Amino acid sequence: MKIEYNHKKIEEKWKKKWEKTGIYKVDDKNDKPKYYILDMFPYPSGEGLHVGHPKGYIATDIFARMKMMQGFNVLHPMGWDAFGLPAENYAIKNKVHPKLATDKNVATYKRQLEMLGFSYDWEREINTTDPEFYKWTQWIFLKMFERGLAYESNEPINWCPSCKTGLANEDLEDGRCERCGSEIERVPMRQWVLKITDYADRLLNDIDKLEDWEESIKEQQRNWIGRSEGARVNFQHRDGTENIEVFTTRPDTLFGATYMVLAPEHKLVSTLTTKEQKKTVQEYIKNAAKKSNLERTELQKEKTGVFTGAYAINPVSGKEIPIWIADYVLAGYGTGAIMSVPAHDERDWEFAKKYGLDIVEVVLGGEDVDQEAFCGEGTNVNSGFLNTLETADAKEKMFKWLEEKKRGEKAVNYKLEDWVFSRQRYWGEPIPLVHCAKCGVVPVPEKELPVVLPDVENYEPTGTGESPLAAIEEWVNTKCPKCLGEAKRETNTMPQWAGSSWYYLRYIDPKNDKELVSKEKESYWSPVDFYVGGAEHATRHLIYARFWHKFLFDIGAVAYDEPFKRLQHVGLIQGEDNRKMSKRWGNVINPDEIVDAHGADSMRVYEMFMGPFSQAASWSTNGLVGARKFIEKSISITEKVTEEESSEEIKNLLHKTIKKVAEDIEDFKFNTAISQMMILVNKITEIGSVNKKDYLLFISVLAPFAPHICEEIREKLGETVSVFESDWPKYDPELIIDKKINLVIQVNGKLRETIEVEADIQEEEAKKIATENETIQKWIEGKEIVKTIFVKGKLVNIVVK
RNA sequence: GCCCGGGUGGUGAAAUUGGUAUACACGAGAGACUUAAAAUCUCUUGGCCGCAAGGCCGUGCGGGUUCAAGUCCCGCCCCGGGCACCA
Repeated sequence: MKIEYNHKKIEEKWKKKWEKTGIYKVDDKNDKPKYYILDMFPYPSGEGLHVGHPKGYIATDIFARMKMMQGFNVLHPMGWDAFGLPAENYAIKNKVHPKLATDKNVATYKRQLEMLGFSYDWEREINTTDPEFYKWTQWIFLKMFERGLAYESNEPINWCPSCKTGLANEDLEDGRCERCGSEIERVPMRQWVLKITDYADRLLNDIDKLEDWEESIKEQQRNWIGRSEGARVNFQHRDGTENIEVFTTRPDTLFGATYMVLAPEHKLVSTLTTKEQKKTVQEYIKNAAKKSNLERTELQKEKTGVFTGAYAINPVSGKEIPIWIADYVLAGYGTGAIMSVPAHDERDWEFAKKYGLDIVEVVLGGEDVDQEAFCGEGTNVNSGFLNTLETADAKEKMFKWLEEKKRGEKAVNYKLEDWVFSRQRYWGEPIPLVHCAKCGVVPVPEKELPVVLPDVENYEPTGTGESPLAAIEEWVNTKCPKCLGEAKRETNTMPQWAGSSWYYLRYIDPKNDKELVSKEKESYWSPVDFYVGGAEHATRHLIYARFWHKFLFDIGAVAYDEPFKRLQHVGLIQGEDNRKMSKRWGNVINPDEIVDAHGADSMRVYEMFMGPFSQAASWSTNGLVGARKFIEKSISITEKVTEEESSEEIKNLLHKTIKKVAEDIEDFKFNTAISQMMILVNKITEIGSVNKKDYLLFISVLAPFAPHICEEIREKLGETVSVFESDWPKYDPELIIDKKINLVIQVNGKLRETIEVEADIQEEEAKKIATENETIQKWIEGKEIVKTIFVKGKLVNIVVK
């Protein structure tokens, strides 16, 4: 039997066949155990896919196919995260509806994914820009609004003067607009904000429940949430007019607080500033306001600040301390104000030195605090009732004092900030709220969802910062759902993160328009068993999705409080020049060309063979040739198939391969699974014949990697059932036992001889063989044997002196 | 600066978690087939010394633990990713 490997013909044939027989169609329930494996869905950009994009999808496809064969009811869906700025910019430039561009891009992506032979059930395809989908994104927002988790806030935001839109921190790159590169400004804007901080503790604590997540990603999330324990302390203005609240992790150093610093945005800045200082302070604030947080924090060399002219009273020492303003203090963290303890904090020390502020040592343990800050723990001095106490005890005593005197309390603080959830853009989900002069902010009634994004003439930003929606009067003007009076719609839209925060639930029940997801289907499919995607989403997307999921759990919409059971991140595929694949470097490899020239199966095998899955790897079309050769070699074995039994050697290797491939796929170690299959194929080629059934077992484990050709081989050999509807092979434990082993003999830890022996050789005999061996004799002759070590099934080490 | 990865042949990498370092693949070289080339097949391919048998060295660098270290410990250097004046 000879098979001519025309990959184009074969791959097309099997794609058609799979579609016709519908073998990837997913049942909502059957008697098999379920397995839900999910890819992070792509943003369909205008460029189409490059060869790096599908790496994760290939891996999940292999995994899904194995699970199918192992008897699981597998859900492995795909969809589109299609709202976002590129489509909007494209619309502005070309005066076409972003929907048209999006549809076109989706079509390209879909064609390219289908080309690679993935086992998606396209009947479950979703698109975040579909009103039937975003109806539920809006619904979730409404529920959050109802529960007080969404609030309006008029805060300074990042403003791109060129795109004329507001940008969240997530859309910035080095203080510049991620899209157009312009330097951003800080401009106040009315925003909708989600109170993710209400969930900070749960988001943090439940990380410990995520046993099957990579430790590095969990650590990144912990750092992102950034919980710290300390105290909130009230400082009073010396004339008793104002209270300034600070957060500190070192309440034990309170006696050493010799000045205070407010963020330039702090609400008390103008109240506190004295007449004399007004001008200098305003000047300073103006400059600070121009800078983004990133820029402010990047100027590491020197901190700048300005004195307000005001003084506060240190609550424990009673001393008057000056109040300063400095932009290294961030408005969004803690209370936006700090107490400065220059003797025991490096930044405060630097600042105090620069502006000639007092440095008072209150913790013993360092060198000279006039030369260097001491940030460690030690014994308190110059600290009144804390003197002689060690740091931990001093903290405790201070907590008690603060509470007794009502000057503060124990407090927990998070780095995590509330989520600015509105964008002044067109191409996003409208926020389903109405502004009524009489009733205030009123939610759109559930039965009126979705609030559909209207068509507009002009996608250009308004320039005022408002969304282009604000210009569509017939859409903006509406009736208040409460009093039926004149009202206006909210014109802000949601950020791109909205749809991706819950989309995995939609796949479970993609057509439901009565509820978010049916209880029955949700309890069957949830949670996602395995989630695979880019490491760049370790903190943002994955924290947002966990937040939304916990909220949905709280309102009874889902049955588990964590959405993703196992998480694996995929390493980038870089260009052949070791740089990120991008148009800019001209190093983009198009999968269309690769598949056309070498076939989808070769590309799949190659990408999995490149190296460890989570590690970055550089593309090499040369390397791809190896994958192609392996497939051709596997095919050519069809000419060596017989009815006779395979040799012992082949049987042993085959069953080892079956075992290893299953284990390696489970662990996402595809590269070593493929190596093992190559070893088997080389051996069969060398020996020159193999039993047909044995060969088919090999084809079954190869099939998830190279589905098209494996189907073809099976058909040519007379099999009538798709390999993906047949059983995953089981290895025979008897056959993988090695009867003979190479016993390694070392002298003083150095390899001197290997001898083939029975695998179950016992210590005494092994030692005897070793010492009597001729080569070994030469090494131990005339020397004293100190001891002999025997490792079962491995080696003998003779230690001589 | 902090946190998380990583450093192994000409190249991508493997190593059962302390037990034969370099599996598998690419590339390179030689040979077979061919009028020739391609394809395919076979062999060689870490370095040094040696005609050979064989020996010595060798997993970023320097120490250490151990019968035995790519793997563990201590101290450095470099590369990648993330966070960054976090009070």
